[in-house]
Amino acid sequence: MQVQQLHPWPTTTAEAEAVQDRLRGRVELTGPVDFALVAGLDVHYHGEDALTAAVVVLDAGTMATVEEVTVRGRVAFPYVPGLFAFRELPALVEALERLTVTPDLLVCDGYGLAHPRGFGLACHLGVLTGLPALGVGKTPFVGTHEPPGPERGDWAPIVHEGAVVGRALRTQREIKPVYVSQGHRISLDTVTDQVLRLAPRYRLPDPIRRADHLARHPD
DNA sequence: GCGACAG
DNA sequence: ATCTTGTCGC
Repeated sequence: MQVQQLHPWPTTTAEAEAVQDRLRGRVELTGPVDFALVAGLDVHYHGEDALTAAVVVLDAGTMATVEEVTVRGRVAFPYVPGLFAFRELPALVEALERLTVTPDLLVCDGYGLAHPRGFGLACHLGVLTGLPALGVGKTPFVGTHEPPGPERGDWAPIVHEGAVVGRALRTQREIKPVYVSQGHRISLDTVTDQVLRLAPRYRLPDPIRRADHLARHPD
C-alpha cells in the first residue's frame, strides 16, 4: 500500500515536537464502525539499535491471517517519552508499504490521542496512511482515571487537561486494563468496541499479539 | 525546582 | 524495549 512520505526527518526533540504539532491538525476523530481487514503492528528490539518491525493483517470476520510482513531496521530516534513514535516509524512505514493488501484499521502498540501533545504513534500512522487507526497502551501514560470495574468490557475515561483522551479498558475479567485511545478516523466508542472484539481471550488484542510474535520470530 | 514518563 | 527463576494454570 501507499504511505505518505516521512521526510524531513527530525534530528532534535524540538524538530520532532514541531512535526507532531504540525500533523496534529490532520487527525479526524470520527470514521467507519466496521472493518473487514485489521492490521496489528509491533516492533522487537535487538541489542543497541537494531529492530524488527512486523505487520500482520487478519480477516476481521474469521480472524484468519491474510498477510504478514517483517522489516529489519535501526532505531531511528532516541527514546524520549512523547517522541516514542520516531523510533519505530520508518520501519513500520516500510512494512506497511510492502503489504499487497490495504487494511481497513491499524491496531498500534502505544498511544494515540492520549499523549502529551495529542499525537501519539497511532495518530501518526493513521495520518501518514490515511487509514483508521487506534492505539493500545499496556501502562498508564498521560492523564488520570478511576480503576474500571472488574468485568470484561468495563472501562473508565482517561482525562488529561480537562478532556477525555482515552479509556482504561478491562478486556478480561479481573485482569489489568489496557489503555486505549483514538489514532485517526475513528470514534472512542468504536475504538472500545474493536479492542474488545479483537481481544476475546487475552488481555491484548490478537492483532498485536500476532505482530509481537512475528517480530520476535521472523521467517 | 524535582520527579515521572508509551516502548 | 531488554536483562532474568521459579511458579501457577490450561
